[in-house]
Amino acid sequence: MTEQNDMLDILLNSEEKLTEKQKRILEAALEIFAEKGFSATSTSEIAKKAGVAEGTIFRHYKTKKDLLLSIVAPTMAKLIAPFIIRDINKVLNTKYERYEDFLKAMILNRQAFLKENMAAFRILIQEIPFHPEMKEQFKEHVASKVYERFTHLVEFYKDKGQIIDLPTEAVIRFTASSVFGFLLIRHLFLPEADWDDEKEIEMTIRMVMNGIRVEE
Amino acid sequence: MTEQNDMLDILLNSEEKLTEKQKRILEAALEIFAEKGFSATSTSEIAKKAGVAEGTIFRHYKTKKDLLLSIVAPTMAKLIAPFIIRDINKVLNTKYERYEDFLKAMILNRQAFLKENMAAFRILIQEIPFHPEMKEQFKEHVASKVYERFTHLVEFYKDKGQIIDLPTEAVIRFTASSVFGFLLIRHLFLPEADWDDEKEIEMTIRMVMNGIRVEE
Amino acid sequence: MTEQNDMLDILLNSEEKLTEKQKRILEAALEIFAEKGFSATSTSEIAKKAGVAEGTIFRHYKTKKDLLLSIVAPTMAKLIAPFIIRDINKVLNTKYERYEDFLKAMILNRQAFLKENMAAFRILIQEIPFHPEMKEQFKEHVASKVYERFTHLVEFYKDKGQIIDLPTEAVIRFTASSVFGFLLIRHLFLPEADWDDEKEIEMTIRMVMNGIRVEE
Amino acid sequence: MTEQNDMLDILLNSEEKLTEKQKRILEAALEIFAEKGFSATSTSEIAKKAGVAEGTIFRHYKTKKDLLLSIVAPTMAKLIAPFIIRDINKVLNTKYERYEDFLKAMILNRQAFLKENMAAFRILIQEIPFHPEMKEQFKEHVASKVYERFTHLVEFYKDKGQIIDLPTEAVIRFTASSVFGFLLIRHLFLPEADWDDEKEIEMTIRMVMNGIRVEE
DNA sequence: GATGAATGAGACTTCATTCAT
DNA sequence: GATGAATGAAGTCTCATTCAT
Repeated sequence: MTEQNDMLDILLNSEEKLTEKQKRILEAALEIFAEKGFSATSTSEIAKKAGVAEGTIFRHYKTKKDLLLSIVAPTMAKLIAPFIIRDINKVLNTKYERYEDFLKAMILNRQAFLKENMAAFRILIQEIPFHPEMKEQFKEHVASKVYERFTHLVEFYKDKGQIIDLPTEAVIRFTASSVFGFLLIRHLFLPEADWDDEKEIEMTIRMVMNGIRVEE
Repeated sequence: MTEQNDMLDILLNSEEKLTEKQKRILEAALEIFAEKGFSATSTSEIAKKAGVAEGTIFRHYKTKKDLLLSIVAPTMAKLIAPFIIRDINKVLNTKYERYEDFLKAMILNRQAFLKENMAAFRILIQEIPFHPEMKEQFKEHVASKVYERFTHLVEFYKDKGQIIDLPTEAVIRFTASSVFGFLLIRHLFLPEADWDDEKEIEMTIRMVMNGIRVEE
Repeated sequence: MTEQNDMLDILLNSEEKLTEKQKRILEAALEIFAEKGFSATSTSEIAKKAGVAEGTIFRHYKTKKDLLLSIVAPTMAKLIAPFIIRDINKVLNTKYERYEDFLKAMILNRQAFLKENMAAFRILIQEIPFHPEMKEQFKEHVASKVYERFTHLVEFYKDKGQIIDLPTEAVIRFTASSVFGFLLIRHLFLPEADWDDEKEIEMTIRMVMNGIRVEE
Repeated sequence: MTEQNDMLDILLNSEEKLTEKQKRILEAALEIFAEKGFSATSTSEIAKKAGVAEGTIFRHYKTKKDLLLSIVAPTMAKLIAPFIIRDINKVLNTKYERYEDFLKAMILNRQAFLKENMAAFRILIQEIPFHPEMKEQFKEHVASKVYERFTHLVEFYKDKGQIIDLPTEAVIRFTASSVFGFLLIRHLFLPEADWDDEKEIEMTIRMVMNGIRVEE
């Protein structure tokens, strides 16, 4: 519960009580980090884009890395927010009659998130490999949490006879790959293509469900 | 054909005529780039790890970026090598009776590649977003080439009545997501877990095939 | 007389009319300057230790150097206070029958001073070499004043036949070295050793007097 | 013996194998540190005075503090060199018939040293209070070594009936204060005065010896 | 071919000081 | 009177690259 509160704290406290200049710094950093990467971005560049003195950055963020974390931590928190929050009233765990209904709801929800937070999300996945503490935090607070939740879900639908009797991990991996594959191609690699989201999502879900439906 | 020859040139010429020191430099760079990222790596660090003088690096590679490219370009080439080479004798296009046989062969082949070239592959996907020419090259020489090939393949098996009648792109995306999803989780995210590759690959293919088999 | 009044002014006005915060700032500065040196101390550090805002320091002291002077100037004044004050009623010049009685009184008096003002004294001697105006002030108001007084004294006791007929400067230097030598070792270098002040002072005076007593 | 070798190593290795530029850097640093103090000196100032690029300083000295140490450590070593070296052939411990002969030899020797190394010596005593490791090294390698040697000497001359029966520490302190007092005033505080060294030293020794000669 | 000293631009960060609140 | 956000100059240090040896 404490860990979840950590994340919730971050969620609720971020983006509040921020000076005007602080917001401008965050925004500028977000944009340039996403474009050039953390290491290749200089604080003077950020300052210029934010329209503040370079010293101002360091009044609010002790180090450049601090600035990175203040972008990445809330993003991690938001990334798993729906999973945590729903945990609170466990009933909703199984709100959906069918696995595919759950899938669709989740895709739509996370797609909305990605649309709004693409830059921060890119920074997150770009930088995680190079910062062991971030990696650790991600594993501990994000991945494991989401994985655990999916395990419950998949087993719930297995019991209902909706899902094939393959190892839960394999089912999750398969589902997640298909969903993330779609989302990343859609929003990260080819965002400017002309997408019919409704249809694409439907097809994706259909193939996934075919893939894991109980075979006769 | 010229482009393919470009790639083939790279393939055949790389790792030849390299002095002992040059090899040590490449190896050191490969390791540190993968660990810390290109921008966060200093040439002096590379020199130290390679056991050469700082100046020696610049005798062989005009700039630090050049060094990166001399790692990344051959990796791109090798990445698509099987697709290019097989193009040469077009007959083999359809060497495999069933789509799943093709899938299995491809997974095994690319898995072998990844095992041997993990570090270079990581560098490639980490740095592509930050270097427009690399991105361009990747799209032009790698992605489009592979995509084109897959298009032929999927349509070939569609004609044989093995694959569902959904848009080819969707089928490719779905297949690729599932395959890459497995490979990345297996080799990038959880390489030290205890994997039964044989079984995992079989399950992955089974779900993919279920997902796209012609429904009755 | 004016110069002396300057010093007296400083003496009497210091530590008065100081707000609570001002006192805390002085105290904090005193402590950190003594520990790390003037240049290596930052105003923000002082502010933090004093528990005031950074700006508050500059409300009371125009510059950081001003803050230093407001510590050092009173210390200089107190350092020579006994010499100046006694000047006022010249009779006391020769209050003591014997040179050694004078020496003993002086040692005890200045030792008491040092005990109470060690930090400020350290700052004074550490910073004097780097601030020409301070050096000037010290020479003019402190050193020359004390030297002049000692000259009178030594010559007085010479006339009484108590002191050897060597150049007065040499006698003063010798006396002062022995006395300061003791005081500095006692309070600056080895303050935590277990000292029998009574006995040490007696021995010091005995050796000094042997050194300069009229030889038979 | 090891510690002495440490110091000897420093002695013998310093000032050798130094680049032309490195020498200029050391010289410039020496001068400015002595004039303004370590903390108040900027590396850019040193670079300018030395006529090198600022980066060049950091090729030879990892940090600014390193540069300080490379000045201070050899100075400490040279400061006690005569005491260490003489230790090697212990016979010479008592080369001099009378304590005053020893004193005179020592004063002349150390005066020559001070004349040549005034700047470095000033830096040493100015910075020691602010750098715990330097303080530690000074206590361990310099002070204790010299003190130990003086103890032997004073007791040797006590046994010969030349020195008064007061605690050895007090005798040493008294002697050292008088000698250092003279040397510091002569070379540090009033170097430009017109000194008759021969005579001043003679007087100093005379007073010291009077002070500690066996009383009849 | 190899070295490593030298460079100077620029990186991150600190700092004394100002000023609107 | 007090605050602390803001500043920009300056500080220390790193870096890719060059070049004489």
